[in-house]
Amino acid sequence: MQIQKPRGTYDIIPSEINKRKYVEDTAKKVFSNFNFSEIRTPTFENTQLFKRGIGEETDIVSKEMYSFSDGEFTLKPEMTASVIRAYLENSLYNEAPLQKLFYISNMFRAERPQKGRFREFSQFGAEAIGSGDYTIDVEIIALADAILKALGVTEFTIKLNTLGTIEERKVYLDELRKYFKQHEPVLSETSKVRLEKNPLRILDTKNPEEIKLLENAPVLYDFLNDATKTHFQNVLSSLDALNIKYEVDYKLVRGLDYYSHTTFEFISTALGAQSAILGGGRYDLLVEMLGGKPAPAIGFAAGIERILILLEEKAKEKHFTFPEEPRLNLYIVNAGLKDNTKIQKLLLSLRAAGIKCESDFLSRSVKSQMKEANKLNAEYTIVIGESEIETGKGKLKRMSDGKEISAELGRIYDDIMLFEEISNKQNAD
RNA sequence: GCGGAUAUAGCUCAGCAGGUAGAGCGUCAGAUUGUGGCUCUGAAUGUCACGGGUUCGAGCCCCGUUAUUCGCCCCA
Repeated sequence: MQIQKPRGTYDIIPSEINKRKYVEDTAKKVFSNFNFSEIRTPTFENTQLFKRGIGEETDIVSKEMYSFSDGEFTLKPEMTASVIRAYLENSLYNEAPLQKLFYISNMFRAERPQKGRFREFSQFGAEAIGSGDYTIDVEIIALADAILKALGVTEFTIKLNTLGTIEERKVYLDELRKYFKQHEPVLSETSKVRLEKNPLRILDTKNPEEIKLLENAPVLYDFLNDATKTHFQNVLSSLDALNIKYEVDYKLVRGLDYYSHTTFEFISTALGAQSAILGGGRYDLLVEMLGGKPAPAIGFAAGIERILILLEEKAKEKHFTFPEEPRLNLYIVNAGLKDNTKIQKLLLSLRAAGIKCESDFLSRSVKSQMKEANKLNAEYTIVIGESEIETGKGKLKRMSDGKEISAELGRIYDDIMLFEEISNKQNAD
C-alpha cells in the first residue's frame, strides 16, 4: 500500500492552484483597500495560549486540538488568540491606538471531516484591536461583505446578534438556568452539561424538542442595558445606511468563549451541513485575558474551502469562471540539436526579460514538441535546428492563427513585440 | 467519539447466475522529408482498496481492516 495523506487533509495540485490563488489574491486586495495590514504567526503555539484564549470548555480546546511534546505545544486551531498574542508580544498597541490586521493561514482541528470541513483547513480573517466604537464593528462587517462580493460569492445571509457584556449576561444566564432547570428532563445529555458550564450554547441546539423549549425561554436582549442596545442599534442602522442586508437572530451564539456584544455569521444557502462560511464578533475581554492592558477588539474568520465549494458549484453552472494562470509566451522547439545549450541560453535571456518560455527536455520529435506547445497554450513557437543556429535566423510562429515572421535569434523579444505591432496595425486598418 | 453510503486504469464510470476485466476522456506514438489545433490508426497503465473466509473457481457472496464520503456533535 502506498502512503496516503492524513485524514482530513488535501493536496492542491497544479491544475487547481489557480482557484485558491484567486481567493487569496482577491481577499488580499480588498484587505489592502480597507487598509488592513497582514500579520503572520507561527504554525504552533504554547497550548496554554489556546486554553486561555479560546476557553477550556469549548469543543475546540476540549477535544479538537493537535498537541504534541507532551501537550506543551499545539497546532493553531484558529488565529485570533495568536494574533492577540503577537499584538501584545510585539507591543503593537504602542505603534498606533487602532491596529487593523488581517491573515490568511491554515489551521488544524482534529474533527471528523465532512463536506466543507477538514483537519487542516484555511481561513482568511481580520482583527481590529483598540476600538470599542460601533463604527469599527460596521467596518469589519462591511469588509467581510466586500470580500465575499469581490470573490463573486453572493448567495449568503448575514446573521447578527449581540451578546452584551459579561455582567449583563450573568443576570440573563441565571434566568436561563432557572428556566431550563424546570424542563431538565427534556434536555439532551450534552445540553445538561452545558446547563452547568455554558447555558448560552443550549440556544444553539438543533434538537426539535429543545427548540420548542426555546420559544418561551428568556431572551438575552431583554436583559441588556441601554448602552449595549444603543451600540447594537447603531451597528444595525449603519448597515442599513450602507445597504448591507442582514437578519437579527437573537439565538445566534458562537462556539468560542471570548465573544461579547456584536456577533455575526455569514450563512450560505448552498453548502449542506457546514453552512457558515464566515463568522466573527467582538471580543472586548480577550486582550486582558491574555495578559495585556485591556483593549476592545473585533474580528472575523472565513473558511476558504467552503468559499471554494461555493465558487466551484457556480463555475460548474457556468455562472462563474476562475482566472487562469498566465499563458506561456513562447515555446522553443528543438529540431534535433544535440547540444541544447544555445537554446537554454536563449531561454535564460528571454526569461530574464520577463518572457514565460519553455523548450523540450525529452528529446522528442518536432511534431511532439509542437503538440506540447499547443497543449501549453503557448502564444508563439520557434523551431531551432542546425540551420537556424548557423544563420542566426528562424521563423517565429503565432499559434492563434499560424502566421509566421522571420526573426533573429538574438532579438526574439523584439520580434515578438514587432509581431504584435504589425498585426495590431493590420487589425486597425 | 457515534451513525449511513461507497471503494474497478490518471479522471468519469460499466461489468456478472460467481469463470482471473472493459468504454469514454486523458496520456504517449504514428498518418513521407523539421511545425500544433480537427480527423484517423495504434500503444501503455489495473496485485478490480487491503487481509481473511466460502467455493473447483470471487472484482462480484461473507467477515475484518483501512480509506473516502455524507450526516450527528461543533465550527470557518
